[in-house]
Amino acid sequence: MGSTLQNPACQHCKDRFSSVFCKAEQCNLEEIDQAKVCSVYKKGQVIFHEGAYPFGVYCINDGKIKLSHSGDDGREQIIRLVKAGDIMGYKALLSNERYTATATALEDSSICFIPKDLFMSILQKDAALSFEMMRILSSELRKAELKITHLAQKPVRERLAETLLFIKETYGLEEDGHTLSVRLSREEIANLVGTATESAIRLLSEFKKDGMIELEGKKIRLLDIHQIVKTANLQD
Amino acid sequence: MGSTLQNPACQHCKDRFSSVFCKAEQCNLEEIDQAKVCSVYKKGQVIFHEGAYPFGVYCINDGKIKLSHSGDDGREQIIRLVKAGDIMGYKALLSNERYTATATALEDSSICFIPKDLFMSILQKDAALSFEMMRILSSELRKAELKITHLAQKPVRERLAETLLFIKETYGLEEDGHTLSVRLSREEIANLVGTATESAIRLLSEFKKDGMIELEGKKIRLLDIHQIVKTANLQD
DNA sequence: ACTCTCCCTTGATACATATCATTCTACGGG
DNA sequence: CCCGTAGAATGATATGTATCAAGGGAGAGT
Repeated sequence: MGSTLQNPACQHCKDRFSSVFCKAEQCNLEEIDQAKVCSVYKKGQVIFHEGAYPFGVYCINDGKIKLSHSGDDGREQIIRLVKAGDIMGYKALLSNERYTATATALEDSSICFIPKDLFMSILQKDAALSFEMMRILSSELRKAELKITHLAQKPVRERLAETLLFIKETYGLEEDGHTLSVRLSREEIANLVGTATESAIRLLSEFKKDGMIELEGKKIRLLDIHQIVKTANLQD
Repeated sequence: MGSTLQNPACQHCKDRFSSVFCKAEQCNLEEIDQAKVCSVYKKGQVIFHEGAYPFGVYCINDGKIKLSHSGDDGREQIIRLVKAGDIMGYKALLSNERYTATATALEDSSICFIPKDLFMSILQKDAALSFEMMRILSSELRKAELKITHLAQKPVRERLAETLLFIKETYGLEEDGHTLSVRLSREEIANLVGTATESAIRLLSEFKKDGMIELEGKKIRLLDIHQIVKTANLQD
C-alpha cells in the first residue's frame, strides 16, 4: 500500500479537465471527492496485482504507471502506459473479473482510489460518465487492435520506432524538446515492443548510429523525429 | 448492400437472450424493432469498410462474419470473429471515428442495422444497456490484451493451436462433435494466427500427422482436443 | 573510495519463420 | 467433359530475431 496523505479535491485535481470525470455531474464529483482515498506510491511499487480482485478504480493524480501482463513463461508484456488524469482498473471492475494486469509505478506517483460500489452506482445514474467510459474503452480497444496488427505484421525495428513515438505521445518530452520524460529500462522498452531485451538494445544502438536518437543511460533523446516516423513506417 | 427482407422482430430473434439487448428495457427494444433494417449478405460480401463513416450498429441475426484490419503492406489481420447475437460497428460509433476494420461475411448472413441516432439516444436513457455495452467492451479489451501478449511471446505453433480452440469456442462444432462449423481458407487461418499462409499450412499438416486434427478441404476436425490444449500451452 | 550488483552492451550462434518457387489438387464455367 | 484458375501443399532458401555467453560500466551502499 502507498502511504495515505491529505486528499486533494477532485475539483482541483490538475488533470480534471482531461480525465473521465470532466464529464461527470458536479454533485457526483463531490460524492467521489468524499469517498476517495489518495495515496503516494514509490517508484517500483505495485498498485495492484494480476489475479487479485478489484475493489475500486484508481485515478492518477500525478505520476506514471505501467500496466503489464505476465506471460506464460513469466516474461512481462507491457499493455499500457498510464499518466496523470487517466484511470485504471476499470476493465476488471466492469467485467467483474480479477485483474488481468499488474500496475507498477514507474516513478513516485500520487493515486486516488475510488471504491467499487460508489463508482458503479454513479455510473448507473450518470449517463455522461457512462458515455465517457464507453468512449475510453472504445479508444483503448482500437489501440489494442492496431497493436495486434503491428505485432503480427511489422518487424521489430519498425515497432521499436513506433514505441518511441508512442512513449513521446504518452508522457511527452522534457523542456529541451528532445528527451523522453520517462526513464525506462531496456527490458521495459523491450517488453513494450514485444521483443527480447538484447534485440531492443541492439536496435537502439543502430538508431543512435543513424543519428535518430541519443542515448545517455536511461535518457533517450529523439533527435530526428521525422526519421523515426519514417522508420516506424506508419500509414494508418 | 445486402438485399432487404421482412424484418424479424427483435423480440423473437433467436439470439435475443445472449445478445446485448437482452438487458435493454422492453420499450426500447420495441423502438429498435421499428427502426431497424434487416438485410441478407452473401458469403464474401462486405458489410462495412475500413475507413468509412459509421451510421449505426449491426446486430447479427444469423451467420458468421470476420472483422479485419488491412495492414500497411495490405496483408489482412483478422481482429474478431462475429456470430449470431453479437453486434459490430459499435467501437467506431462510440469513439466517433471511422471504421478501423472491414466486416466480411464468412457465409450467407442475416444482419440487422440500427441507426446511429436511435442507438445513441437509447444508450443515453437505458442504463442497463449502457452497462452491458461497457461489459462487452471490457471483455473485448481483455481478449485483445491477451492476444497481444501471446503474439509477442508465443511461437506460431502454440498460437495456431490456440486459434483452433478459439474458432471452436466461437462457432462451435458440427453434429459429429469434431468438425469446426465454419469454413476458413488457409490464408484466413493464417491471418487469424498472425503468420504466413505457408507456415499455417505446414503446421496444420504437422498437427494432422500427430493425430490432433483431420483435414478435408476446408473442413477441420478436432480429434484430440486435449492434445491441442496442451500444444496451445495455455495457462491464463 | 571501493566493492558489489544490476543493468547495459556486444559478439557468436541457433532457430523459427518468412519468402520464393514449384507442383498438386479441386472446383466452377464454358 | 476438359480446361483454367485459385487455393493448397511441399521443398529450398534466406533472414530476422531469440538465445546463450561474456565483458563493461555506473550507481548504491558500506
